[in-house]
Amino acid sequence: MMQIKTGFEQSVYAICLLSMLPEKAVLPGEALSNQIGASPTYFQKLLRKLADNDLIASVPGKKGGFKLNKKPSKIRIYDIFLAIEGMQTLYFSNGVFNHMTDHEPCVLSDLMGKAESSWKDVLKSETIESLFKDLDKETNLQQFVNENMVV
Amino acid sequence: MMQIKTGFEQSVYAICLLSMLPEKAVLPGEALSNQIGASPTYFQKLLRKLADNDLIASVPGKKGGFKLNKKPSKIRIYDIFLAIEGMQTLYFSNGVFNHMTDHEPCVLSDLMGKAESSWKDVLKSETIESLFKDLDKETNLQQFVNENMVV
DNA sequence: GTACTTTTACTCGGATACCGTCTGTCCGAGTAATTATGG
DNA sequence: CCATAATTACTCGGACAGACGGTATCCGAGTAAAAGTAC
Repeated sequence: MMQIKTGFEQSVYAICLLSMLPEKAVLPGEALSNQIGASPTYFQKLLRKLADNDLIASVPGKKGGFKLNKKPSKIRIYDIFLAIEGMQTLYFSNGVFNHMTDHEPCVLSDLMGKAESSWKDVLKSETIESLFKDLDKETNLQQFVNENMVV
Repeated sequence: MMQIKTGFEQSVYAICLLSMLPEKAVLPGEALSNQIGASPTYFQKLLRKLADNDLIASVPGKKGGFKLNKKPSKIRIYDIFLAIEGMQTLYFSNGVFNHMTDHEPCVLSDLMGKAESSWKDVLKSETIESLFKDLDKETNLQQFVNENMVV
């Protein structure tokens, strides 16, 4: 369907929750996936992608879990997209034009590249902090974090 | 892989070829798919999508085929994208946020919507004419069109 | 030569199959805090 | 009380199954031009 994975939205949400954690505290992956309504084992794989990209830190062992690895102001929505969706572009030329015309580079690829850059610029313009600064932290979200955080 | 279909690039290419047709002439679908290197029967389904969106006109019967239904200056790249990929957005919220916060509308959906608008604006800014105006029409492309067009 | 029929070469639309990706599930291994145990 | 072992609750990572969309293929139906046929 040519659509962004739901895992992206879930990841943004998870990082939003993690941004409400006090220093040194973590949230177990299962608590996160339960809250978000995703399959626990699968969502942990998404969390690992976020960890591999240094957006969050994982703590193994008992009392383990996940926490932010950067300040919310340093985590752009684009970074989350990149971690989940990967680095490949929305449009990838299959060389249909090159196969006919020796015209390099392809004018369509240029246009699609410009469009994609414009798209990414918007995602780079907002961070977790700027996006959720007006989210009332005193709601059940904060309550959930307080009840499920460890140490 | 969250990528635009190859059918999109092929469709742009097909319309580019059709724009080289003289008035009243048509190109059979099989000639187009052969030139583009796509599966003939499947590519005809793409051509039908373009026809359903009034970008091209189809002529049934012997000596039938396809031709443009609008002037190349009136066919935006965005129109082709819409015809092939459909109207749904790149990002569709699964309501993960709404499920927790009564915060409507979702701030993430807003951001993604802005990004998508920006992306689409670029695709709306170019037409088949503007995109291919510097394409040398005297190449083997024009030759192919001349050899395969009907009536 | 004209009227009619047949053939031909297209488009149209449905049914189906293949394949890769996303999602979901299971299982074993590693890690660290807690608890239990033995002196 | 202290050192060590066992348990517990997490993360890590691979293997695998199901669902779905994009691509590909096949077939029959509709359409219109061309070719053939009858008078």
